[in-house]
Amino acid sequence: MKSITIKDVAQRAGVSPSTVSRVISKDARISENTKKKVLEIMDELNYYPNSIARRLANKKTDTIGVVMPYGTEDVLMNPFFQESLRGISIVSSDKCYDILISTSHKNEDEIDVLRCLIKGNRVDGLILTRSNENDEAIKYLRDNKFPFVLIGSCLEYDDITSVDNDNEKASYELTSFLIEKGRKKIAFIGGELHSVVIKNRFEGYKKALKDNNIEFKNEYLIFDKFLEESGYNLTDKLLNLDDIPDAIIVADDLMSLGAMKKIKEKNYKVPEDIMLASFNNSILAKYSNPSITSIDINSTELGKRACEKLFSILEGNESELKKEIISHKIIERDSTKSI
Amino acid sequence: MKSITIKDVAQRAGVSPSTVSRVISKDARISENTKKKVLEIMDELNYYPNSIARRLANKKTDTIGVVMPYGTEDVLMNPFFQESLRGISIVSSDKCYDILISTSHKNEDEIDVLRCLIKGNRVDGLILTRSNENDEAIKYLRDNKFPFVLIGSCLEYDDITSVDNDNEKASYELTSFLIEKGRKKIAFIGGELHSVVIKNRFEGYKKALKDNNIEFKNEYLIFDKFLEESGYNLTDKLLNLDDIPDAIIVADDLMSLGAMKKIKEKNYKVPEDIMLASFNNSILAKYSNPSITSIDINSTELGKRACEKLFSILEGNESELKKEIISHKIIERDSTKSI
DNA sequence: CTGTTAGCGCATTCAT
DNA sequence: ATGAATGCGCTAACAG
Repeated sequence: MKSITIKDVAQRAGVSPSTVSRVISKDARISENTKKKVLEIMDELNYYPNSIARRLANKKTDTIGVVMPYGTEDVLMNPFFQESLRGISIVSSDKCYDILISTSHKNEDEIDVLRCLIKGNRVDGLILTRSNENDEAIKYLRDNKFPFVLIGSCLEYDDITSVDNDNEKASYELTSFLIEKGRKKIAFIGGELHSVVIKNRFEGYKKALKDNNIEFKNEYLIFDKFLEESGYNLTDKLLNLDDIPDAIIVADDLMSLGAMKKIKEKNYKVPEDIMLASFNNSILAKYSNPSITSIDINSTELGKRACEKLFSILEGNESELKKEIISHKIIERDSTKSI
Repeated sequence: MKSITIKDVAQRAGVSPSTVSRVISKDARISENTKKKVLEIMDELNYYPNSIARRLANKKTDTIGVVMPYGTEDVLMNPFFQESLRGISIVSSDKCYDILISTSHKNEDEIDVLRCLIKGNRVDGLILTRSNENDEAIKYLRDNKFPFVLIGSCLEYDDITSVDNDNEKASYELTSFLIEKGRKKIAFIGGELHSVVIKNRFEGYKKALKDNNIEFKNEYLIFDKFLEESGYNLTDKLLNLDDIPDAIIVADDLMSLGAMKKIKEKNYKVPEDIMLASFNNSILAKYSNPSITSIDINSTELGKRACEKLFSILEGNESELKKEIISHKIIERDSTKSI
């Protein structure tokens, strides 16, 4: 499939390649006549500029990369990532930018993936959809001064552009909410242990307990991946304790479905025996049975704003504030209804 | 950020650029010595080949494009597309290929988007996640002999490589299933009117009615987009009929959630008053209240196989069969439980 | 306003 | 086994 080049168009139109190039890039200083002529030929020949060649010449890819935590495969099951991806997609689509999903290869070093993306000139900028403590990826991107935006927060540096919720506050509110409902044995099921989101949510939980003079019990605290299966398995541990909790806060909706399943299997009732409250307010929480109280963190908005901030950086308008906080809200549902 | 080129490495290693290039592309005929030396320098300089330049020289992008129906934004809300995307991601990640999500710009002609993708040399191949009757996109790709695989079926040509379920059969089974449960007033809520999936599912439904001597009623048949909202609105119409249905088949889980919501609002009971059965068996169907009987179509597998077939084409092994059928299975849940 | 020239970084003949 | 030269298709600096 031999493709038509700018040369073909130029020849056919009786002008030079650069003139055609100028028409393509809408250069002002070009006569209406030749412009019209060139456009005609382009249409006639069904010509379309080769984006690769263009990128090489421009040193610009018109592509933004999205980096997910651990295996994209697992992550794409989680509504939070799906929704933030959607937000990113909406904004980038508007700017006619492509999205490159970093399909991080399982056992590969993540830094390698980033290096490949950056040094390989595959993307103009990146959006990281997660952050860990001492995140090597963040350090790498920062060291290399590569444009990126974080969905989440960075603890180590304060010059990282990021979009996040106030997860500590949200978690504090959610915990207090359960305490007001009369629950005192509140367990916390986290996601990835070293992720900052989880850390924040855990802090809020702990603080709320403390402010209400409730003893924090280590066995009520467990972590694993953001998967339904993890929620299921972790809850099993909780329900095998001598003193089982009367409420569980789960750091993610998908996990809370797993938790719910296990609770039912063990013949406990939600909310009577155990109240369940969760984060992210995905569609899953809404339609689960019973429906699950969840913190709406505006996942799509997180993605949108992250992408908008990335474009600001790419366009050189880095005037905006570095750290942006997206609002959250408790959406109360049946899983925490007092009877 | 000036990047290191193959030249820099060559100079530092005291060899010519072409030698370095050969090392990179693992050319056999190169001495172990120089090879080792070059690799060392590459590591030392933290060199990484520029993928853009590489692509231009190779005329190959190592990227596959995924085309969604109408606005990517809406579609990314639907679990079916999320899951098939996940399948695609799993396979392409394995091959170290990038995935480009065609962020189809709302009002733009879809063919324009494709042309931009193809003539612009942005992707090596495409996966279409939907098919319509007289699908212009399919025609365009076929006419241009561009490598692509369809998730779905094409009615007009039989030389299109595709992966699909036997949707007519699945729908026939599902409808028969409801009839066996004693329901006779079965409505059908479709998705996009002109999509082949919906057409097939509708055919199966109609056939089952006929084989069971049940009259097909036109007012029991309605269509709209694959969105929760659509399911909600369409169900409203059904429930405003003089003779409301006692069962509804919905062509998609997300839509069925909307349907469920409306049914509840109108104070009907599922399954007692109205049975609900759906397609795609996403996590939503499983956790909905009541849980929804749904046809498991193996969405992730559809994506995986589509991607594998695309790679076969790209690698020139087009030996496989053109049309592949993925199995399906009715997953029975509470929404159709006889009392 | 337009043409000429020289890259962008890599791969690939064709020599040696 | 390696180097030199040329081209992938487009852009941009410099002329005119």
